Amino acid sequence: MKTQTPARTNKKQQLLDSALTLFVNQGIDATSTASIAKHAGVANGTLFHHFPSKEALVLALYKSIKQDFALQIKPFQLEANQLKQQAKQVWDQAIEWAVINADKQQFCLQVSQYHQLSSQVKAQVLAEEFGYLPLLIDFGQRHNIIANYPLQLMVDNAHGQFISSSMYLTNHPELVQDTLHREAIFEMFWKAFSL
Amino acid sequence: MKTQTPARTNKKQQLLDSALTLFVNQGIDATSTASIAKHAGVANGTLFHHFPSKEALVLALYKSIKQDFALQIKPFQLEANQLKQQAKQVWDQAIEWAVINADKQQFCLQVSQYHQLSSQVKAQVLAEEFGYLPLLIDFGQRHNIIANYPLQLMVDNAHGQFISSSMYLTNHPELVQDTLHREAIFEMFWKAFSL
DNA sequence: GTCTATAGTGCGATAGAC
DNA sequence: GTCTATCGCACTATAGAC
Repeated sequence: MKTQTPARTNKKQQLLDSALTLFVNQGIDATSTASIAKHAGVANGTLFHHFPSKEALVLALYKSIKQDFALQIKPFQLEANQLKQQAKQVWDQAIEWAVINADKQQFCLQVSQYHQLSSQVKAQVLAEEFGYLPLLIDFGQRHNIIANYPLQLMVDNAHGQFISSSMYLTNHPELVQDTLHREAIFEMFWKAFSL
Repeated sequence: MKTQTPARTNKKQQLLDSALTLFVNQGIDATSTASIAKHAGVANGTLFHHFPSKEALVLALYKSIKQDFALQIKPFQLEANQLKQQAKQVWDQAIEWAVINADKQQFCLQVSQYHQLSSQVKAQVLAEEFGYLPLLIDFGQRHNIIANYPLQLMVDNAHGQFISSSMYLTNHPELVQDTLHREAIFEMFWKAFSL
């Protein structure tokens, strides 16, 4: 794997960083490619050298963020007698990432409602995100720890709770370190799923 | 309350209907005011007679939808010994509306990520939507039926589960009448909240 | 790879007749 | 209230020099 020269990577990364900032503050459609280039300190045409279109830029940013998130989640060797504790660690890692990277989390929500990207592409990227969760649910079901609801329904429910919980903490930064709130968040998730 | 002549109301309503259809299929930003007028069978300028701007049209549509939803939820005189059953009825009414009015529900999700409308305005409209839920939670907490988590956290969590559940059913229409799925959806919600 | 300059397009909103 | 016609602007993407 040949590493690109820093100079090359640099402007491309600056464009991605600026795009994220502006997208989150103004919305994707309301952010012009020209303003992204200006914010990144590069020329207008340079953006289209690195990304063939605005849509491609959005997709590249989306993929890089989902990859960043996936790296944050460190899977365990699942054990039945401490599954709840393991679930809490995974859950907390996910929440932690979303709160620290509130802008990235916000952008992902925007992308989910961005019609210029096909649902197919978005679903594909999203499926890779929570690949670990179905394993955990299936394991818990086989050991009679987790309720036998339909798998996809549970995955979607978990995703919904993840979004609402991380947004809640993002909107109330003073509560991020509050154990009462952090435990309440996980308890709701876990109780919904456990037998 | 003086009723407007049908003719007057008609074109305005046609514009709102066409806007909803096009917004959901193409996204709000990607839908031009001209295409809305054309789809509604009225002239371009007529749209700006009824709505001073595109933004005002979006807001009017949003408000009318939230009002429509609120009318669907019929509150109960809460009783401690049948609170779960009452919660299920309210929950099912909400899910029912969202599935039947999938386009309206979808549009509301788009609005939540629509930066042209101020967060303040959106929050105000949203607060009126689920006004009944805090009452139910508070009642359940005082009768030791519902867990003592922070109120706003529970409201947000319920909203998140409502969105993910209704989307799940919308994406799997054949399951809408399936009692197994319908009960699993409510059980996850209720278990998350109950003591 | 990066720049400047601009082509080409489509949009929101207005003006004014009926 | 509804129409036609159009203005002015901002945007994506390209062309071509360096």
